Amino acid sequence: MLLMSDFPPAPARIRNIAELARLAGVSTGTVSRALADKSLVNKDTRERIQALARAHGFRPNQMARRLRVQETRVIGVVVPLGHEQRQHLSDPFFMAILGHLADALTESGYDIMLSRVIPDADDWLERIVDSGMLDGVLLIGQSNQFEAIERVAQWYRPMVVWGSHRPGQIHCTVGVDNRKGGQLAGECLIAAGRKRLAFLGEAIAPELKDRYDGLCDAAAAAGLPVPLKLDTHLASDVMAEDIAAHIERIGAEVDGIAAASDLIAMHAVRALADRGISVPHAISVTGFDDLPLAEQTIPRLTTISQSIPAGARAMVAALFERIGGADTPSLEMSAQLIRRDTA
Amino acid sequence: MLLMSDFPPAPARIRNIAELARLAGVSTGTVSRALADKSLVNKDTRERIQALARAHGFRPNQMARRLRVQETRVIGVVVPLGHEQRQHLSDPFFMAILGHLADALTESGYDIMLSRVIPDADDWLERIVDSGMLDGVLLIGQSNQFEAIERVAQWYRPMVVWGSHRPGQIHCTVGVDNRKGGQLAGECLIAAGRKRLAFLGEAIAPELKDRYDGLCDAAAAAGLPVPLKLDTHLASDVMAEDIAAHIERIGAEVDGIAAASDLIAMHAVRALADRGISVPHAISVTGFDDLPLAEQTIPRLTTISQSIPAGARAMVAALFERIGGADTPSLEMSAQLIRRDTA
DNA sequence: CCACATACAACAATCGATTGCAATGGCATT
DNA sequence: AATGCCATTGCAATCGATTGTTGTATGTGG
Repeated sequence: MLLMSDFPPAPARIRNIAELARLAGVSTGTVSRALADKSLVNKDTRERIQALARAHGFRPNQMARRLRVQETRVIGVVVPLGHEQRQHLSDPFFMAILGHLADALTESGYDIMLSRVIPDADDWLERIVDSGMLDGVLLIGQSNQFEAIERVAQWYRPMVVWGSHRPGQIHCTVGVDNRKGGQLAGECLIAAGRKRLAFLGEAIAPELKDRYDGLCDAAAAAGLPVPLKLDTHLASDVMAEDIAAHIERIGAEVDGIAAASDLIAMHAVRALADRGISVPHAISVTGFDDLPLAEQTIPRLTTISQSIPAGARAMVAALFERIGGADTPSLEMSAQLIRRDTA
Repeated sequence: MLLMSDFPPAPARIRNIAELARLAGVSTGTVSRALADKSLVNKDTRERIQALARAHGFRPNQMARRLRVQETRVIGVVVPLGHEQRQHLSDPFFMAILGHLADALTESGYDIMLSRVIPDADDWLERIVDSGMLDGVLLIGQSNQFEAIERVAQWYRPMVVWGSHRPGQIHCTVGVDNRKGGQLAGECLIAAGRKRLAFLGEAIAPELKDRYDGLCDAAAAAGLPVPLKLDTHLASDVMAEDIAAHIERIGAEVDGIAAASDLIAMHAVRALADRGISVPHAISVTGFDDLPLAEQTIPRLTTISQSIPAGARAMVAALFERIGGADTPSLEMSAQLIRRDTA
């Protein structure tokens, strides 16, 4: 059995460069430069100090350093949950994009500060941006906070938002052409012979509203009536019930469902299966996002691809340019239909 | 169209309390106390200063405050990926637990610093813990870094790890009884009449090894041969291929698969379906984790519950006690079989 | 032997807050 | 009028680094 006493007693812990400086018989300035490996200090002294630091397991306090150099190398990744208090971070879309953001940011030597915000006070974004802790901010989704984001974007540059771009907006977004995506989903359903369409999701966030509008475009072009709009909560625990209730209620009224996300689509397929309704034979379903999971379900999900890895990379690239002072324009990626088994 | 010029010009931005102090005609100390709403300063002055701050959109620099008070209110959530360079954060299990951790920490007023670490240097954890930026650290998974974690735990208290507890270990873990979980999975497969078992996953991390050992326990108790061990990468993109290759190869050699995670199980079911092998008729499959998704797949996944929400809460609770100076013991939650459709 | 460049390290200001202690002024008490 | 108390506010040290400026040997060239 391994006991603490089996280890050599660690040398007295050193708390700051001043102590290390005393130990090394030099000034704090020299220590600071030595640890930063600056050629300004003599090679021998430098190595002596570095060895001393290593021996005592000393590492300079980042808080102090960052305060001094006015650069934190921390990026805030913020999820505004304005429209849905109970939704939380485990949403797979958010997680997927966060994963890729984390990869890109980590590679560039940045840390990530994660905030899940339920915008209660209206200055929630100002508080984050102004905290002095962040070099930049990535917002995942606009939620219903378009105004707040615009307000901050007027004076705060290093911010990039995942979401829709409205004409004339100030803040920089990266996202997919949601309207076109919705339209592709609609066209896919219509091509499968479906005539009574419905949109399953919540159309409060601008991204989701665009998807619904796109679906309406497709329906109109095919001379079909305006698709039904079925709202669901986005919190995963209530979502299942919401969807089940919708499915129960609509019965034969609907034969094609465009879901607002892959997650919703999966729930819908599940709820339909529970009632003995076969997808895609009786009803066609499309998702949105093209999560890795969409390919692994049974039946595999027909969906609209958001190209999450590319989107994440684009967000990070734009953010870095903005941190550098540039004024990057918004980027709208084209939506793509991924035809699989559910439609 | 909305233009920047449509907004009233913001009053000159105030960068620190000194400027605000000059504006208010008081000292910085008074401003600091006023903004902290301390009764020590006169109610009128206090409100005057607060109003002034609001008018100029001033918020004190958190970096400076935290340096001074030596408390950051930031918790590091760290995912060590020692055994699998290419795995990344989008793994649904990480994400699920991260979501719940985020909920719990946010509620307590803490921010989250997310680090995805590929332990290259052997002092990766010391660097994190010593950065001076964190009040505490939560590690998600032990990966193959048991030694490194033990080493740091000798002198660093506020750290809680999701994973297995080995007798005599110093660091505080929260996790399920992985061995018992593996055993439950095995028993479930055996009860379904399966005799040729296999473990699908990578048994390098201690958690996964325990699950395999548990499966072996069950097999031994039933007089069956030692289950096959099929390694897969844990990065989602290569995992699918790995699993498909395994399925292809084992053929009729195996009739019961205990997967190391729900994600792996889903891939396995998918790969079996692709080859016309029906689950659970021809082969039984069990998962591990009981992710929310496990209930939404078709067929629904039989799995071992990790109770992620409870685990996340327990980690946060233990961490807070440790920040307070206590020396919380490890917690091992009991595993539970969730019987659904795949076994 | 003096002037001067070079190399190195110390000094001290700075980042932007917080907070213990001292100082001020007004008011009541004796 | 002198004293003490209370409510405020100011002063200055502090958190732990970084970095421009200054100072001091040492070595080189004339």
